[in-house]
Amino acid sequence: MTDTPKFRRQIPEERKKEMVEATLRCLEQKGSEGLSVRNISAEAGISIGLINHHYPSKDDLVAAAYEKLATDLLQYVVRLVEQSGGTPRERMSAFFKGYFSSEILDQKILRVWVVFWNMSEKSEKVRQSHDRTYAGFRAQLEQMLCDLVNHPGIPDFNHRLAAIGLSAMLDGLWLEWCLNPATFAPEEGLRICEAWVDGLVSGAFDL
Amino acid sequence: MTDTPKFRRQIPEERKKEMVEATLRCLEQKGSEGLSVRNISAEAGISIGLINHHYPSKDDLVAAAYEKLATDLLQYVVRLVEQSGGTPRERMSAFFKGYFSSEILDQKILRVWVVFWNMSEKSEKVRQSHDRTYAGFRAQLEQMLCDLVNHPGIPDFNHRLAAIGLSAMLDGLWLEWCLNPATFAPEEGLRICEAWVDGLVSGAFDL
DNA sequence: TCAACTGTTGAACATTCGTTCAATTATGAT
DNA sequence: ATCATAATTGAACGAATGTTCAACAGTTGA
Repeated sequence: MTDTPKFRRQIPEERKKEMVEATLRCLEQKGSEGLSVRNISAEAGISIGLINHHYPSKDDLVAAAYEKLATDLLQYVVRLVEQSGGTPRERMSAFFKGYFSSEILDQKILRVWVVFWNMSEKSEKVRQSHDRTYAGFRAQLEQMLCDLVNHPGIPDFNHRLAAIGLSAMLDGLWLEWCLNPATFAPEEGLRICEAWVDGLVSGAFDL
Repeated sequence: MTDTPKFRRQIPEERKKEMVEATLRCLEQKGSEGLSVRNISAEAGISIGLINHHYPSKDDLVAAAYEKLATDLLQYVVRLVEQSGGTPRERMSAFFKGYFSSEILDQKILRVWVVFWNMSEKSEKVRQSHDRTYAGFRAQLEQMLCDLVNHPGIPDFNHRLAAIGLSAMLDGLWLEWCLNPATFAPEEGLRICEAWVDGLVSGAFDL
C-alpha cells in the first residue's frame, strides 16, 4: 500500500497562479460556458471550495486572469519590438508580423476576451486592468510612431491620434478575423496596416 | 365587475416581434445578465412559457434579436448616405458623422454586441447573420470608396482591402470608445477616419 | 513525537436557469 | 349561442450555478 497523499499543500501565491492559468485554459476552450467554479477546479485539479478560500469570489479570480492575459499579450508585443533591431520602420513591420501571427490572431483568445468585455462594466478590477493595459498598448504604438518621425524628411503628425487610429485598426482587424477568418487573410491585414503607416509617414494624413 | 381579459391573443408574427424587441431592451439594460427567459417575458409582459411556444429554444429568440439589431444598424447607416446628397466625399463625411453620433457610439449597444459575439461560435444562425450583415456593411463602404475614385484625378486602389481596413478602424474605434469613453472624444475618432480617407484618395496608400 | 497551523476537501444549501405540459381562455367560424 | 382552434398561462422539474463551512490532512517547528 503506497500512501500517496490526497493533496499537496502549496503557498497561496503559487496556488493562485495555477488557478489563474487553469481559468485561462477553461476560457480558451469553452468561453463563458467554461467559467464555472466546478470546471475551473477540475481543470486545476483542485477541489471546489479552494477557489473561494483564495479568492473572495469567482469574479476576483476572473479579474486576476484578465490581468495576466492582458499583461502577457502586452509583454509579447513589446518584446517583439525590442528583439528586432533595424530601423524604426523595420521594427514597426516586425511588430505587425507578430501581431498577425497565429500567436495573437487566434479565435481562442477572442473567446476569452469576449468574457472579459462582458465583465468590464460590472467589475471595477477588470475595467482598471483594461484601462491600464490598453494605455500601455497605445503608448507602445505611439513610441514606435514617434521613432518613425525622428528621421529627417519625415513630416510630423499628431502622435496620440495616430496611435489611437492604428490601435483601432489592429483591434478591428483582429476582431473581424476571429469572428470570420474567411473575410480576409492575415497577410492582407498586415498589408493594410503597412499601407496605413506608409501613408502616415508620407505626410498624406492631416492628423 | 369589469371583465378584463387576462391576456390578448396575437398572431405569431406580431408576438414574435414584441418578444424580439423586449429581448433587445433587456440586453441593452443588463447585457448577458438580462437574458433570462423570466426577465425577457416580464419585459414583454407575457408568461414564461410563451417564449418556448413561439421559439424552439431561447437561443432561437436571441438569434432573431441579433438579426433585427444588425439589420437595423445597417439600414441606419445606409440611409445616412442615401439622404445626404452632395459629392461622394461629402457623403462619406455624412456617414462618419452618423457613425460617431450617439445613435451608434453607445455603450448600450456594446452590451448587446458582446452577448452576440459570445453566441456566434455556438449558434449557426447568429454566425450566418453576422456574416451576412457584416458583408453588407463592408459592401456599403466599398461602394462609397468606389464612388470616390470615379472622379478625375483620383488614383485607384484595392477597393476590397480599403473597405476592410476602414471597417476595421471604425469598429476598433467604436469598441474602444465603448470600453473607455475617456480614451478619445467622438470628434477625434471622426477626424482619424476623415484623415484616413484623405490619405487614401491622395494616393498615399499602396493598396 | 507531538501539537499547532492552515491549506484543502466536498457535501450541502439556496438560487437561478431553460424547458415542459396540462389546464385555461381568447377568438373566429358556424 | 356553440364549438373547434390555438394562443397563452404558470406550476413543476431537473440541471447547473456560486458560496459556505465543518471536517480533514499535509506541513512545520519544538
